[in-house]
Amino acid sequence: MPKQPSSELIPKRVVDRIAVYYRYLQNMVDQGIDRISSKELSNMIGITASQLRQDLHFFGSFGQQGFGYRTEELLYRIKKLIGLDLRQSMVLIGAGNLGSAIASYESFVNKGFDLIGIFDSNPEVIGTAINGLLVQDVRELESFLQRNTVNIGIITAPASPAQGIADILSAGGVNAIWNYAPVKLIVPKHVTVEHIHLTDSLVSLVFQANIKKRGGISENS
Amino acid sequence: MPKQPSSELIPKRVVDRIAVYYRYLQNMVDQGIDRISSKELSNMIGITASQLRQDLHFFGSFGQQGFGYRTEELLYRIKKLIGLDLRQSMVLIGAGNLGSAIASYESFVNKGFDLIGIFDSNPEVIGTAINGLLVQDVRELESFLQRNTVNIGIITAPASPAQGIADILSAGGVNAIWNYAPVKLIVPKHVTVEHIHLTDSLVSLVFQANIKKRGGISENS
DNA sequence: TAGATTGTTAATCGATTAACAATC
DNA sequence: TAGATTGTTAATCGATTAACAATC
Repeated sequence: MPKQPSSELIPKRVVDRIAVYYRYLQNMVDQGIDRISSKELSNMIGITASQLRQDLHFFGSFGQQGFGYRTEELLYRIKKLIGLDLRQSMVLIGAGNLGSAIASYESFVNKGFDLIGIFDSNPEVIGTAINGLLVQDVRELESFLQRNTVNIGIITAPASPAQGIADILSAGGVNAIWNYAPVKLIVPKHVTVEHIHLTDSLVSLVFQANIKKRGGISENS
Repeated sequence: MPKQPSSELIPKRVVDRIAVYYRYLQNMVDQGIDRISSKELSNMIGITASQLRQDLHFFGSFGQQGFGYRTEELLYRIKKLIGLDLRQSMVLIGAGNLGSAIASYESFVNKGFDLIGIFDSNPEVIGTAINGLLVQDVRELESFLQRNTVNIGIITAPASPAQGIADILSAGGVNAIWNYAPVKLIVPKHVTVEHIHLTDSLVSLVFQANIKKRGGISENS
């Protein structure tokens, strides 16, 4: 009995794990593995088979009892579910070191992402090329968004201009923002923001390592 | 009654949130705010006051009934708890675009992190300077670790050499690895790894945006 | 003191795991 | 068919929230 169309709320955790399954499946298909069980795949990832099946169950049924999953089929269906059957066009704002690194990330292309515009406010940077794309004046962003359909906005600008950039992106029809600026962005309800706090992750790493070293917590209040 | 020294297990979530509290408190102290209640701080972060107090409760008591928290004191105590009262020395392996961007990240210094070595395998990159540090041959890493105390290893190399680098780091006494390579690293138990999967986060963003657009899940199995 | 807000326990909620019937 | 593994429900576990006594 196939699962009926639904509009339940999907936990963020589940969404994040689906992205992981997607990556593993892509690797498998690339390696020519054409079949996998929930047990094998979950072992590889480091979760339980129950959790993997439960996660997939949110979206329908993808396998075959007594057999497992056909990697290529599962990959294709997850890809479509995520929305990566359609290419995603992106703009990046903030062509500093991190912005340049992301703009130069070659494998975006084979993963379905197209960077179509880079913007900055620094006159010394505007007009230079990054990975073959000319850096435009950020004041052009608004009109660029009127002329082009953009799915994703990447903010690698500093904290202070980030909210203003998010406003322009939101108004310009971009409903997904990948934010590297250390500010909490306020955006319309229909816009999704994914924050990347690299420093938080480094701080957390230090804390984890110290907890381990101390053998738990040794509170010395 | 002060909490006794303990060695319970701290959930990763709690550890991650402590890093967030730390960032907010730093901002507050910088802004000259010297007092805050759990209600105010949690509102700002977007969590409940209960959760904030519960999280802190894992590590002791930090406030004053009827008053709240003194930001400077709380910041200092969390800093010490995390282990950032001591400076963290780091090496970075993989001086490509992303590695260079991270190596050039100025504010590591005021946050207590010192990058003391950069390594790469590419002869064209070895010998060049990034942010004032010479890029060394990755074959020097092992001996470098014998001569220097290193707290954190940052892997921004490609997937294939990542495990080998992790092995050298682990053997060289580094017990915290910040890994940007899209591989699951196998390390000794005393070593902590924090994986950064930037592409997963981008894929998750696309999925979230599409779920929102579709108004939930519309399964078309 | 009275008011406020913490520290901390208890209740609730949600997520993970276990189990097993369905079925390939 | 028999064996295997999914899909799916039920049980467990853990994390979040609520509540309130302690106390500044």
